[in-house]
Amino acid sequence: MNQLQSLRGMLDLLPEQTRRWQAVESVTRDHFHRAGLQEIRTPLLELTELFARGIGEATDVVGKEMYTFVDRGGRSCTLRPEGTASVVRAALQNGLLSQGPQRLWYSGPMFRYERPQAGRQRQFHQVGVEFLGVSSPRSDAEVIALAWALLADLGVQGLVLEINSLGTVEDRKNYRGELVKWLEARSEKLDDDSRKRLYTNPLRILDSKNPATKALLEDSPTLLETLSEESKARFTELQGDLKALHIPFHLNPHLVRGLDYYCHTAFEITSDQLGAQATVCGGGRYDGLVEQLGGPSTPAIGWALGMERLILVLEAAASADSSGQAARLTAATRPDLYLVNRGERAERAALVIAHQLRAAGLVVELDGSGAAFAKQFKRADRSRAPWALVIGDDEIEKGEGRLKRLKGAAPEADQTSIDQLQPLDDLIGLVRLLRD
RNA sequence: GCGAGCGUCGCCAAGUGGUUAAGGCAGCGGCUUGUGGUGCCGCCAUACGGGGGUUCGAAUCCCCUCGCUCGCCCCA
Repeated sequence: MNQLQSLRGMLDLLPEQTRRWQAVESVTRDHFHRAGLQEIRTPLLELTELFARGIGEATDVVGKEMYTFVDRGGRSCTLRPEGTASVVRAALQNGLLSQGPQRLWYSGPMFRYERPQAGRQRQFHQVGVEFLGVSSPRSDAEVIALAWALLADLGVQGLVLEINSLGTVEDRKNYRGELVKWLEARSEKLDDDSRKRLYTNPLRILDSKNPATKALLEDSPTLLETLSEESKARFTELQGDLKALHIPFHLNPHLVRGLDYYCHTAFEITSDQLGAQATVCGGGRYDGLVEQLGGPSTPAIGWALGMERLILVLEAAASADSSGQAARLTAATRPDLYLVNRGERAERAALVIAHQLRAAGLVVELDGSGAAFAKQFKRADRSRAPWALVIGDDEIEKGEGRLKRLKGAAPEADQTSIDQLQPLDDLIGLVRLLRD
């Protein structure tokens, strides 16, 4: 077949899907609004250097997953693989930081050249929160609470919050040395991947999925033990805040973040509904990033949430509980009225009536097929509208449409007998009737 | 980048070497129903992701390629 296709890992969102996305987006927007966050929109395309410096040259994201090309002006450009670096760049470029702390959110597509699998696409979508210029552990708790409450608002079930502290750069350097020493002594027990990472990115070995390595790491020195007193105190403070907020969390000393800019608080919200890519939301503190991008030393914390994964858990929640919040959010909308019409004069009249009823605020689906009534009724039932207004030439003759109950109104009952005439020049009466 | 599984009509799906590739849904055309939503008839893949090969003969076997799915890696 020579049919043109979308690029690998780049998905179309069909109307049925888009509906769910819109529901999530509107809850999200409302939620952030109530928390006093402001939306920021940045370009999809940035100078490659922004991500190289922001995320870290050595990370896999920068090293092998970016969509990078040279533009006509000879600049190296990259489709953003995440949102934080862009937000920080925009804040710096526009002088936002000199206007006090910034509480920002964003959403939109991100691009990573990876092998697609469950919950992972090459073009994927994130919604994220970034607090710039706030250093108190209180803000860590607030940011986490924001994510937690949003997910709760969406009716998503069975989520687990895991937290860890990565400490300061200093703390991590100390720990890294200790961990490498400990692992070197046991390198014959490590899997191949982990052995390779021993010198490139030893901290990542901590969240290896290899069962043998996992078992080995049970007894390894942990980052938490190595933390400075100050870092420890900070982390304890955060835990107290979370308890005060009644947000349940698990301490996971093996939780590390993939991007270089994180320090102190790191957290992930995972779902057991997702297969291998279980993280719905991940984030942490990144006090060094603003400075690294050429700005003043500025503390910051944020998270990003994967839309595709969120939709997946939302759908799982909706099918598990058909009357819950998630199901309500993902439910198909139904028209108030389906207009069945056939015959030249009837079709014109139906067009006009549909137009008028819509102006009056009703959701009206107009059958434009001109097909046999039997076919139109089938479609009318499928639309799940509770009512059909039937207009044929007879009805035009009498000036009365026939209003019929559809299966969408009450599927179990036999609706074929309910049938009433409705004057076509009394649309107000019709609207009032349908509004009940 | 590595590994495994899979690719038959818009969707679901039968068919594992042998004449014209089931069926359902959707779509289109028509008949019918004396409570217009029922019922029925017809049309809808010279074609089995693409290309090569084996064979008298392939959707069915082999090779390559593309795509999808899941896992590793990585990450949201």
